[in-house]
Amino acid sequence: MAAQQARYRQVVAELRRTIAEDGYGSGGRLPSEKSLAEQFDVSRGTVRQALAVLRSDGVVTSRRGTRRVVLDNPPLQDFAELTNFARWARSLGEHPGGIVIHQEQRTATLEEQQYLRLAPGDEVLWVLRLRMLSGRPVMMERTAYPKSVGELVAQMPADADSVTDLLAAQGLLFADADHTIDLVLAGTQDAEHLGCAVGGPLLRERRRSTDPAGVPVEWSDDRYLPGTVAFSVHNSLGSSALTRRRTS
Amino acid sequence: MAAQQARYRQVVAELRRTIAEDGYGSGGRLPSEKSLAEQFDVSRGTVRQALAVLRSDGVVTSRRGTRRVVLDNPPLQDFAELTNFARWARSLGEHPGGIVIHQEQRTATLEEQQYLRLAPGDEVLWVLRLRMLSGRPVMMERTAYPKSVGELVAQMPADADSVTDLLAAQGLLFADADHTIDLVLAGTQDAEHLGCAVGGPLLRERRRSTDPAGVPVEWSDDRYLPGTVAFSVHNSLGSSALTRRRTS
DNA sequence: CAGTGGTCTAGACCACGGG
DNA sequence: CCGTGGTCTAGACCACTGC
Repeated sequence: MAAQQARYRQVVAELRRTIAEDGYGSGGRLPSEKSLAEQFDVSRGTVRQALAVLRSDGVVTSRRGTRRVVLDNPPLQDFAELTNFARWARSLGEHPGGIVIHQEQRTATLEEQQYLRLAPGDEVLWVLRLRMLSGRPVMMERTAYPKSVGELVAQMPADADSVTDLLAAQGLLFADADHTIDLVLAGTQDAEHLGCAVGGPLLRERRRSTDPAGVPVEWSDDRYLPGTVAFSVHNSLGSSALTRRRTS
Repeated sequence: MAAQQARYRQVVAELRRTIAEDGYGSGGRLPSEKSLAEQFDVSRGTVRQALAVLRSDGVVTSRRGTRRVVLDNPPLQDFAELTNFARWARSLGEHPGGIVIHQEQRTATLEEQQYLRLAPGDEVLWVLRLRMLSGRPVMMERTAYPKSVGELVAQMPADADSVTDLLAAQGLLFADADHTIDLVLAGTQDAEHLGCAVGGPLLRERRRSTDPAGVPVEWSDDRYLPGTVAFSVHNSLGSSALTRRRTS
């Protein structure tokens, strides 16, 4: 079982379960915070902490004056499933695969310096990987790791299913990530390994991940074959995680 | 001035300002909650409420045992800027434009029934719009509104800059939205109006928006020309707004 | 007007990080 | 070990919704 001690997290889990079982009806209304507090035998503050989680996950609404309403809730993944290709693949019932095609240690480019918060002259480990779902190529991944992280990555087998898991085993956790999603055309390298035409469209996700202390640990450019993935986001008046940008 | 009464929101604003001015240094650490509470003359609870906002916006980290760290914070838009094409365009210094190409009231398709939570036989207003930035076509928008909303939309001029603003003026607010981002190939309709090749790649954002009560008010399929936009998301261990899905 | 969620307080104890 | 953020409580008042 996953670590789950905080009382409010238990409340989150119980509420999620009830909602999933349609306990309040689709588009139905939750009991008041007061009655939930009595039901779970916690204070209203704890109930509100739990409800804040459901709110930010887009499971329920919240408005002064009325009870909370259950939204048609999309199945949500946790953070690990997003940052971790292998775990995601398995959750789909597919077999994850990955091959390191090229790997080198070199001085960070300007872009890498910026995203990984490095000084000029600092080194990075740059890795080019092909990712597969049950043997089918789906994604080209170009990742730059700062030197300290790179030293761990470099020791991994070239066909490691999950770099993230191996890093976690070393105590290196991913806590935050910024993602930018856009469209690019396949270069010769992409085309060769993904088996698409040069100039063919790819869905790109660029990602900068940081550890719990806020130190950047990864800067990646992932390019997916069309028709293999889509990205979903929920946001609301209170918390807008999503942003539309002009392509730079 | 924007409405801003809640004390914790003022604290958010002040902290944001200080951070923006590099008051704590890049990658620097915030004062403790206790000292912030004294500084702002509020309780620790209020400070924590403010910090939670900055946390979920990806501005600062949070870990037990250490002070919060300032992340390299990407400039964030508010919710309105994402849901509102015209407002977004203006924030880029561009002139927003939109033309209704086709519009019809008809019975909802199965898909529309599902996303807008309608009953079989319910009607929707379906609108096909071309969106422009300073005269250049950038996006094809196909939106279905439930009948009640559609009646408001239908009264709007065909070249209205912002449907959202006009709806807001009628008291209809957008409070929550689910977005799915993927890649599609242009159909003949897309190609004709966007001026791209049939079969050319487009970045698609599908969106379902709901009002504060959780009632769906819009279901849209927006297709952007390559190179015009990118979407950015922040997420973290605690709140995962982003999801990677297999294309369905 | 009654009920609900939003805000705020003051205090308490715990778990973790780092010296 | 100390300082920090994480969790939880009990109570208060306010702003809004909807009857």
